[in-house]
Amino acid sequence: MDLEKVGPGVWQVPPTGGMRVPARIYASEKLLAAIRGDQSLVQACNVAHLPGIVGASLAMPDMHEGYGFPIGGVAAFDAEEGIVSPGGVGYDINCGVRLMRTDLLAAELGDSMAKLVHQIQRDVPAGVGSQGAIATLSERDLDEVLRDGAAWAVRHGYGEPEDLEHTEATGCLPGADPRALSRRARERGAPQLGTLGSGNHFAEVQVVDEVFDERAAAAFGLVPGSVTVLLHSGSRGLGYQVCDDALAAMHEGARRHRIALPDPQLVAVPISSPEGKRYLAAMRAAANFAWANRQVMMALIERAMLRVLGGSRKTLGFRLVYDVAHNIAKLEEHERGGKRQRVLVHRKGATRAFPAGHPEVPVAYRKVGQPVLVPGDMGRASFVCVGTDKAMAETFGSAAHGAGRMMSRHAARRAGAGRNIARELEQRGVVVAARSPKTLAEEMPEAYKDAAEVVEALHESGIALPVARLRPLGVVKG
DNA sequence: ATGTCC
Repeated sequence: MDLEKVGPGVWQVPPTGGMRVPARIYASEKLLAAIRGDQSLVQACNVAHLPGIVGASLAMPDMHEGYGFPIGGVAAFDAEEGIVSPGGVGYDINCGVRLMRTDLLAAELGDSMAKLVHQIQRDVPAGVGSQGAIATLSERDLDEVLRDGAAWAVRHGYGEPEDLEHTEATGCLPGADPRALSRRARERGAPQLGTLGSGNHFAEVQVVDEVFDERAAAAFGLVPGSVTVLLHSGSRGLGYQVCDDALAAMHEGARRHRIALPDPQLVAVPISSPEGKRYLAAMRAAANFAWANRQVMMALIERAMLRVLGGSRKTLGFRLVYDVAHNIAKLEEHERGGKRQRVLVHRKGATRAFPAGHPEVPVAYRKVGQPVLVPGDMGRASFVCVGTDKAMAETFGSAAHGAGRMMSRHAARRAGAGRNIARELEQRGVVVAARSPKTLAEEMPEAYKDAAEVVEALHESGIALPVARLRPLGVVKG
């Protein structure tokens, strides 16, 4: 692949063949070496073929192979002329992370970490098919969750109204239509609100290990030595079903609209087509379900912490720092060549990273910028970064979403055979509670790149800047 | 990611 360096930490494949724009990769040389051997670079070039793509087909330092579009991919399509593609969002619609801070010091936890992890495991159902965190939603409540997102959870006693201000899009995408969902998607979602799921999803108790940007860390409420909780989950079976339904429905639409697809997994239709409108209405509803899901789990985790550690809500100081979507398509306005342009930004395994001063950044963070949450693996650190003007100018206000896989799930399972991953992690000072040893092997640290390298690559290119490092103490997995 | 093959 013809890859030329176009800036610090930025690489480009010039358009060839049917590519309408270049593919641009944000990565260090070391991380570029890690993606050789998978199809993600070819996939980034494939995305550049799609009608209405604006600027470039972008990929973040944690990129790896995904369904059609690379994970770690960002692609913006003109709101009038462009397409929408379920593969550009991913199967887990609004998979995302939510970071909570506390007034608790890790040094004060003593030997209660194991108890805390097991209490969270009891209160937040985890694993494939997990359900029953709260009562199965009635048809009417499900409609309200799909329409109102995190606000539904707050209305029903899960968290506080100010949590919404600290959630991307205030935890609700407008234009969601519950009627755009299949019966099957609804049935899968109704019993699953407040559940973690499986795979790379987790609830992790951490300590603020080091602060790199004191001003931003102070604004985010992150104090060195204090306890944080990071939650990673999505829209569960409901979002999966929305994606599956849309992929099946779009193949015929793509043919009818004569959209040339270098890979059938890129199936896409015009944003304004009936199939496009229906997917967007359903995708937004699934995104709202995911925000309600994380909002409910946050409240369940706070209750678990109070139960194990005692004290009051006031002394615990458990508050939402921020919640970002990792898999989503959003209509946004961006400046290009001095002109404002409305685009549908697909972020698949990528986070929004808006700069200081942007009206969508919460008032409390407006002077420093949007928190960008970069989860690491179970054994190594996660990072909090902050969005920049450079991201706004170059990547439609986007940055990396995590460490990025290094091994396939299958390869990781093979590498973990006969090993006790939980014990290995305990020897590194991390208490792990996992439902399935298979998932634990798939998720072991060596299956991932080091998030520190991803953050260093973000720093080098300047699309997000490091604020704090969070070290894992206890993890609940599916 | 996913009632991991309706």
